[in-house]
Amino acid sequence: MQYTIAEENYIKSVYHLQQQSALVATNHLAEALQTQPASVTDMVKKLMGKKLVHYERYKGVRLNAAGKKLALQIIRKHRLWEYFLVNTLEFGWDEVHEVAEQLEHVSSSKLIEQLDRFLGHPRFDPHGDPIPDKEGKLAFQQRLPLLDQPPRKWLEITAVGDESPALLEMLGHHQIHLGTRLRILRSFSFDGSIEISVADQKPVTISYQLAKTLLVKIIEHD
Amino acid sequence: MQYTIAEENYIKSVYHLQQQSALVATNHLAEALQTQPASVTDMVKKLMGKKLVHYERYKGVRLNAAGKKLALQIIRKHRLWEYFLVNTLEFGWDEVHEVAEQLEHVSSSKLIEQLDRFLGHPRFDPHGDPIPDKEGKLAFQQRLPLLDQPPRKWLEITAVGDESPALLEMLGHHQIHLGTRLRILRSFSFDGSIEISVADQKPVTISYQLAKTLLVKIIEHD
DNA sequence: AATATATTTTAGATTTGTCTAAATTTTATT
DNA sequence: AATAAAATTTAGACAAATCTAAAATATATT
Repeated sequence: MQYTIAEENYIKSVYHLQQQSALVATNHLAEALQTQPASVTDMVKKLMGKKLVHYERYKGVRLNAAGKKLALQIIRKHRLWEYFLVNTLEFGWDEVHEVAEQLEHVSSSKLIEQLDRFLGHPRFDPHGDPIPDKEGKLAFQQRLPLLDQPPRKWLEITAVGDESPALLEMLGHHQIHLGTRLRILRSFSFDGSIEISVADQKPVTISYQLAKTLLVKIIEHD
Repeated sequence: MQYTIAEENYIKSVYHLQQQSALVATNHLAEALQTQPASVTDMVKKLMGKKLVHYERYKGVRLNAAGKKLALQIIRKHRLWEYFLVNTLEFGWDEVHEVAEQLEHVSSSKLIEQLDRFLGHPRFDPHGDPIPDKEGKLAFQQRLPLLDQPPRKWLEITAVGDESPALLEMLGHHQIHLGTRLRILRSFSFDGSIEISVADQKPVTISYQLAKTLLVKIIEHD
């Protein structure tokens, strides 16, 4: 079956909100979709009619198996397009979201499979979020807050918590990207800033606000 | 201003139909858009309200300057995406139209300018149709029916008249593509077939039905 | 020129996705 | 437990884009 753009956006939002709570409240969906609660109720009934969600009046919504599958397909498209925009068309990561929002609704399985192939089957998008594969499977990778890590351990940036142009500029300045390897040298209690060594270069100090946005994995040394 | 997908499709259709007659009839538009004449009347009034077309009851529609500009922008997007699908994602030309129909409505000027740049500013799409540049200008190229050409003259394929998979297969078999150079050797009155020599190789005979779809330019010899 | 035929428009209805305001149900507070 | 507050749903309306059937206009034919 073919779904409308509105339906796809609802399904995607339910999926994302379910990461926080198994049952998604009408008001949460309304806020996420920038719409009124009454509109959500209407649409959720429609989605139930199309057998994509479980829903009980006054309780909340959650995706069923079909809904989850659809959500993952849409997210796959969104993230592949983001990867394309950044890596092929040289967009900044802060510029891709809106455009990917539109591209994700183009329906052609050949298009998406050929795009995936052209891009070399990437497993993570430019923000470090996993790209579901054709079957909807998500690659796993640690995403630990950098600030929770002890000094001296080798770490690798796996994701960033927001996608503002300001953050992008800041990270560029420090030569920090997804995949960058670094170690915490020490932290300063005065302002929460930390000193790190990026790729074994000379140490730099980054602010608490910046450090807070970074997620890392621990590299097992070999 | 931002236009709906329906509005964009109407504008594009008016543009194409205007190639045949300066004033486009309601019924023609209805047929092109696979909709009812009554719906066309409604939408045309809306487009007049948005100052994209001239329209007089019972007479017909035509684009004004703003409408033509919009049409060329949409066609630019459509043809750039077709080029991308064929040349980057390895689609056959018979497979691209539907997908490009969807992609052409994605609105992001950065997207389209970066795509154009990535593709190397192509001037013709996979069917030989010119891709409007950023300002809406169309490159010119002869498109003379192959069958109208005299024997012996050097010719180059500039476009094909339809985009069926069957035609694509046939052309592939004869190693004929856009840009292929050939000469007519002789024609047979029995079935209208013609003998040609492709890129100065050994002669082949192609059917009237096939020859009829091919458009060429005359190569000035140097 | 009068009439028949084809084309186009108008009028009124339908579907999708949305809205506001009022009613209902759930949750929190006294 | 009763009541207040918050969340959710229902009811009724609206805009966009479409439809059908009927009316109006233009074109073609006798």
